[in-house]
Amino acid sequence: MRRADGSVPGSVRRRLTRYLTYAQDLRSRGAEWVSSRDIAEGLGLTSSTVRQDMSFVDFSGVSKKGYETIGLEKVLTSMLGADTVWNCVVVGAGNLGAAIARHEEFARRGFSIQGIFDNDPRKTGRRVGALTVRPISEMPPFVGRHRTDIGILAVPAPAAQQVADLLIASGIKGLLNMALAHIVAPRRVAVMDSRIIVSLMELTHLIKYPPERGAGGA
Amino acid sequence: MRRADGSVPGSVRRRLTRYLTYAQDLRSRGAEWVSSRDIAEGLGLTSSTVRQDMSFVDFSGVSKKGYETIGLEKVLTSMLGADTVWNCVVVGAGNLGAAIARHEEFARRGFSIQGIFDNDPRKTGRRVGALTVRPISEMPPFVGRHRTDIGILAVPAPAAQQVADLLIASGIKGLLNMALAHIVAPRRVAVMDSRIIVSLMELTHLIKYPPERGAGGA
DNA sequence: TAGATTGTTAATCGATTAACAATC
DNA sequence: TAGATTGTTAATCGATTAACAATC
Repeated sequence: MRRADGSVPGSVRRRLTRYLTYAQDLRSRGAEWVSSRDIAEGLGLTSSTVRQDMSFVDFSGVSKKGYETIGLEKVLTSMLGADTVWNCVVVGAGNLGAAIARHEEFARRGFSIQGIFDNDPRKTGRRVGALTVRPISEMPPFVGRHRTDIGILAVPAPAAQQVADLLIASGIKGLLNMALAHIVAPRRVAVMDSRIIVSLMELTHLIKYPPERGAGGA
Repeated sequence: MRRADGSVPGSVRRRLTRYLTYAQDLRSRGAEWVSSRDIAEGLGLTSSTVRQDMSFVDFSGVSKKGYETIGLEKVLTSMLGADTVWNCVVVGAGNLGAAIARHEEFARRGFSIQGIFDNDPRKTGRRVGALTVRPISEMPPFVGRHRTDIGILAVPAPAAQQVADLLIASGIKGLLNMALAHIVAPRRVAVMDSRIIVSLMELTHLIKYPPERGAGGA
């Protein structure tokens, strides 16, 4: 059931990104068509879920053939905003922040890292890839001037909310939170958590207590 | 409703990690007690959800006071395996893999990075933090010898399944998948996805189509 | 045509929230 | 005691799966 405003339930959103990478992969390997059953088997879902999810997407399959991979890739790319360049800044020039700033994959995927900021005077002035680490005090005007869309929080947990507030006040549209802290933001600012340590803790729990066959896993 | 085998629904597992970091944070700031209402407000949940989740945890609150932060931290630490050292290897010595191998936070949290592997001859032999990058061919005996629990996949997507198969055959217990690929593994091997690019894509979708007030967000 | 696959409706299942007796 | 908070049961809500008519 497609919604008028294009929003989708969170459960569906999480799968749309997987459908996109799957479609890209298929197309790069020359497949022209893919059925809901193929997708389901490839990603560990049921074909019902796939078809139900597709009802949120403005794209129709063809009976007996399935979905055309080119079209599927195109519509999901647009829906997820992967056809746009998103201006990003990284806050925190530690191991993780620096790795993101240096990683070419982000630019390739449309996430342009415009600047990297840190308050540690031993880090400011250093070069990280093509960028120079600047003090956080320079961040608010920078974000305003460069029309930055996304702030990537790679700072220690105790600093995270403070930095988030600064980014929000500077007009950021979304935050990727890599810090081990819960970020509070007004509703107009999207927040997405992405934390390797948390994933590792979930993984160790999963190793210690494997889910009964069937029950909702990863 | 606590289960006999200690397993919990995935939805609850994801929140347990948050309760743990919240309890650690509270305790480090000197709080002795916390109520389900406090936790709910701190993490953006309802107190009902918190109490329901706590019924999966072998720990009781005290009426009129709430939960003792020390005890809560202790039981969640044990439940999530955060009181154990987990032996890890990183496969892929690119930006992300190297950042993980260098990051002290992992060791501090009980994730001991024992080795880092890569097939690129320009990378093997290089030092990354305290480790030396070894060729992937050395990985299987290494994993056997060091009783490695967890493999962290930081390789390009096309190589991910192949590397995963190698780790699985070597007796790994869990995989943290940072590659843009779906990993197929036998049921005895736990797999957890953790991908920054995917989180960014979900974030841009969230920016483009903000959920209606209420509906399931992050 | 026969068969495969979509799109959608209905049924099931699970997760969240509300409500409230029990407790300290 | 009165009031606050837990633990749990019941109600609601949402997500997944099953089923099947429509289609090519």
